[in-house]
Amino acid sequence: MKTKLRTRWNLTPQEAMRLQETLRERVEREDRFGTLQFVAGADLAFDPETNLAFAGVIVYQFPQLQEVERRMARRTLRFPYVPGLLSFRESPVLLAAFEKLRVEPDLILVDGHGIAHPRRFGIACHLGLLLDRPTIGCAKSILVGEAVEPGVRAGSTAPLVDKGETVGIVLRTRDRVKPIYVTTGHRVSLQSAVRIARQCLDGFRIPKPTREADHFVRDLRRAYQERRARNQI
DNA sequence: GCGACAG
DNA sequence: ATCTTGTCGC
Repeated sequence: MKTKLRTRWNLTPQEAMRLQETLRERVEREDRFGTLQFVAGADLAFDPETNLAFAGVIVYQFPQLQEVERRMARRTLRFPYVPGLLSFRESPVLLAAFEKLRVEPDLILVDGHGIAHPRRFGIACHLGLLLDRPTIGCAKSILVGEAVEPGVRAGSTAPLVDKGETVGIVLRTRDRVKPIYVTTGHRVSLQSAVRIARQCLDGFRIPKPTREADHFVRDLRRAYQERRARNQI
């Protein structure tokens, strides 16, 4: 698939923050997608020694969750990790992986937040705009807001509230296990985001698309570190 | 100023 | 994110 919105990435944190303030207005929080046939999950892993990052994206047939394609890309991270500016660190590599896809996903699950962000523009929102695709943010911890504790049973939900606004849903994906945080990225309502995230569960805490993408890039990183340790790279 | 802080 | 093995529990 192709990146629809081209922007420069060599920005300073200050410039990045300003860009977020501008792009946030283009985010669509209501449903705007048809039948979901292909759903993708994306994640990234990197080697702290070299700052080389591996991005992975896996496309699944929905709702069967059968894999149909996976692609990867590697690149040196140029932007530092700054809470609230994660997208400027990870998006370049992730986009490179997405651009290798032959199958166009109808919706993308992103490892990180959507509107549950200080400027309501997390990486899920940003990637949604860049790829012009519906996206959902699936984070493992909170960036902003206060989470109401959901019931201890799998499937329980509770709101994630920030400054009086419900910006996400806390979802207990397994009995008594730490919940995940589901948020609107782009063109997906919070209600639909939770429904879809649930449909992407297969018995584990993390939804399959994101979890498998995580395993994918983790293996790529390990293989790289192995070769490097053996002085062959 | 202090504490919090996705991955 | 990454550093890290086994181990207790469902």
